[in-house]
Amino acid sequence: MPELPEVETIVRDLNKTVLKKTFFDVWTDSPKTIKKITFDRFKKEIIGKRIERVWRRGKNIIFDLSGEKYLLLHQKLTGHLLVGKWQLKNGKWLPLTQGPLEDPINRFIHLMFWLNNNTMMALSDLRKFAKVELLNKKELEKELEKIGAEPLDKNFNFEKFQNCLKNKKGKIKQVLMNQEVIAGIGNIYSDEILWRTKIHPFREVSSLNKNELKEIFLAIKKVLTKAIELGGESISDFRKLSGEKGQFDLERKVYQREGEKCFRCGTKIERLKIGGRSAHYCPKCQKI
DNA sequence: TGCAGTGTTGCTTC
DNA sequence: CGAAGCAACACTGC
Repeated sequence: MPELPEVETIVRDLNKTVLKKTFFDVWTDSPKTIKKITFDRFKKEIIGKRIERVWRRGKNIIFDLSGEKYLLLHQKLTGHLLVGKWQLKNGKWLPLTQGPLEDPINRFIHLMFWLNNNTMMALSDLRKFAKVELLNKKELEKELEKIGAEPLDKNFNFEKFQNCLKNKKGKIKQVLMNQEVIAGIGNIYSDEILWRTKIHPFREVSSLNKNELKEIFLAIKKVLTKAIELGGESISDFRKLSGEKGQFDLERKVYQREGEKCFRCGTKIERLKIGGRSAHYCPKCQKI
């Protein structure tokens, strides 16, 4: 499931592969993926538009297009973008034999864009939860206005973090995953951040002292930065644009390690349900 | 075979 | 108003 580091990895790769390219065809077998307008209208509008910029806000990917239009993509649980090369052979567009479009997971490709320079961009999405929208500037701003702070923004310092959590009720794990508080953290990285700080996922935010908040703030920066360096996680079906897996497994300490030994103290990692999700933690290191 | 588990977001319900 | 539950969808593992 793509969280901030996975989305950032994808955006950096998109800037190397599709920037300044123009859409000239689009195909789907799942028209409901395109929200708000019909697929036919979407197709008519996007053909001929050029990608001027690719960036990220929380877990959303935004393509700034020519003509003041914006392509907004949220990958949700199982969506991921892939970019490969294609060619015209015997009157048919075919992917070149090498590359991400050959991966077996890509039987889940439901949306495909053809761009110039032999480039093909595909959305693979097992559960079809991903969202794609074509918006004008006002609509885009409205979609993004409720999203919380960007944790890796240079201006996001400890004071700002404290303000984000001020007067927040609830358990620290749930608050960290709340996109309206801080953007981009999901189930994997909230577990990893809290293990590093030795704080129990069920701790009430209001009970955390300044030192503990500082630990969490530093762990957010550290874990997310490290995960981006490693190209994202690799235990779900996440793939980089090239179809490769990320390398975050080298750093993964608790997520989906139930019953395995804590790397710090050897105690078996436990799993608890919280709001319908799993929290993985060390019952000895992370006291409530 | 069938059913729980997987997790993001947004809507519904209490 | 806020929290909790569930639906959107489809596959995997027990």
